[in-house]
Amino acid sequence: MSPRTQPGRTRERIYQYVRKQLQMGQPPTVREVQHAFGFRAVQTAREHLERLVKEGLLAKRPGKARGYCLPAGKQDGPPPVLIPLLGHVQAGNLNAAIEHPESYLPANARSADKLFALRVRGESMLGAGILPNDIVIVHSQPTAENGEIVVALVDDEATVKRLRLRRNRIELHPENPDFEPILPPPDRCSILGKVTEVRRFIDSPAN
Amino acid sequence: MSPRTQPGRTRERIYQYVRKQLQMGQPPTVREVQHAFGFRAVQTAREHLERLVKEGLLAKRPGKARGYCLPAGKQDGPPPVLIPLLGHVQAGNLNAAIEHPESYLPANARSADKLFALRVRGESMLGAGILPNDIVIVHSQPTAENGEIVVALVDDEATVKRLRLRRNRIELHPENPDFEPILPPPDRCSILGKVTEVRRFIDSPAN
DNA sequence: TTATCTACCAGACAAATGTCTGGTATGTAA
DNA sequence: TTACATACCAGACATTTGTCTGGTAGATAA
Repeated sequence: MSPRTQPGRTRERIYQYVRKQLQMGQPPTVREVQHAFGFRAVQTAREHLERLVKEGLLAKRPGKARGYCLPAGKQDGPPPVLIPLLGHVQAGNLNAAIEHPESYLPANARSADKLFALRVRGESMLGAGILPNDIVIVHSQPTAENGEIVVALVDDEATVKRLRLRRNRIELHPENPDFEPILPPPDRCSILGKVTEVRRFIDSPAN
Repeated sequence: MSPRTQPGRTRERIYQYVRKQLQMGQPPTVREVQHAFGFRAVQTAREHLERLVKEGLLAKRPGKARGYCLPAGKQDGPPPVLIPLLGHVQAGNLNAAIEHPESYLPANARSADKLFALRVRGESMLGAGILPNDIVIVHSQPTAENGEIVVALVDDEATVKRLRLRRNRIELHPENPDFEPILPPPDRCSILGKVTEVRRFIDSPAN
């Protein structure tokens, strides 16, 4: 007989394991739970799972392979999607850049279809807490609300700015007093999308 | 014999169906695909799935129930890991907080074992571009280098600050002139880890 | 002491599931 | 015409997977 843990301890860890697997889109079999926790009997794993169902933490489709799931309404959301981090964006080659990204960023989102990521260059958005080399995740859309931070294409150059909607044109405002707003003619500017997330990887310190 | 569709048409719809099921954490069996598309033979569904695998749009674990899945991220790296976002951290309950996370954040990392995430409260790190409600991803370690941004536990309270190492003590410096450095006695302060990433979710604009 | 509960093991069996083999039917190219 | 490719059907079989039955062992309460 294997060593035992205190009541409920292993079951809690099994709950987290199942939850994590479910979020990755890979619901486990009872035997996979068995092996993940080193039990020698399938029934051990099953009993923990059944207790979790009884406690309302898990639900299940009886008799179905990989049938344990989260109760309806307790979804952590869909598994991560991979958002393409684009190297360089110019007018006309957004789709090509999406298909040849520099790398991918995982994110919790329903779909990556309308999402892409860019590196921020320059310090025009310092006041909004967006630093050079930060990565912005962008939801592709041709318009945005007044005040939203957008990625716009101006004269072939992508830029991150705060959108200001005026009566007959748009303005792209920096968040840094050292920079001037951009007031592009409409035929020379298009909105690529709205910034929905900012990410920064922190390396070694400057001291 | 049932009516036929033009080549590739049904397969495209099957691809979208499988993808959607996978994103919901419910990978389908071959027979579920069969029934979803009204085929009378399992093999019809299977052949479409196998063609999708051959085209690289799907991957699969052979012989496993519900084994069709999306290809591993179209990149060479490992699949994303899920980093626990902790709700509240106090001395002594870090492990408990990790086991009851508020949610998970996907990230490209070898392992999530030594990673956790916290929400930033307050404005003491504004100057470093870290705003209130930002999320910091932390690599668990008891020490860090001079100048690194760390999460430390001071008198039961977790705080994000820049570490300054002095001869016989550590200092926790804000990046905002409105705040004073923290000079804790060593027995009342411990380093939980080093900040490796900052994330910010941007909601509706303030106008 | 017995009774009960929890955490584990072992084995067997039924059903779900993946897989294979053999086939029809249609369209296109040689 | 034949050959080939694609989209479908039908049936059988092997394996995976869920489930059940019977058990040990430890802790606690009556």
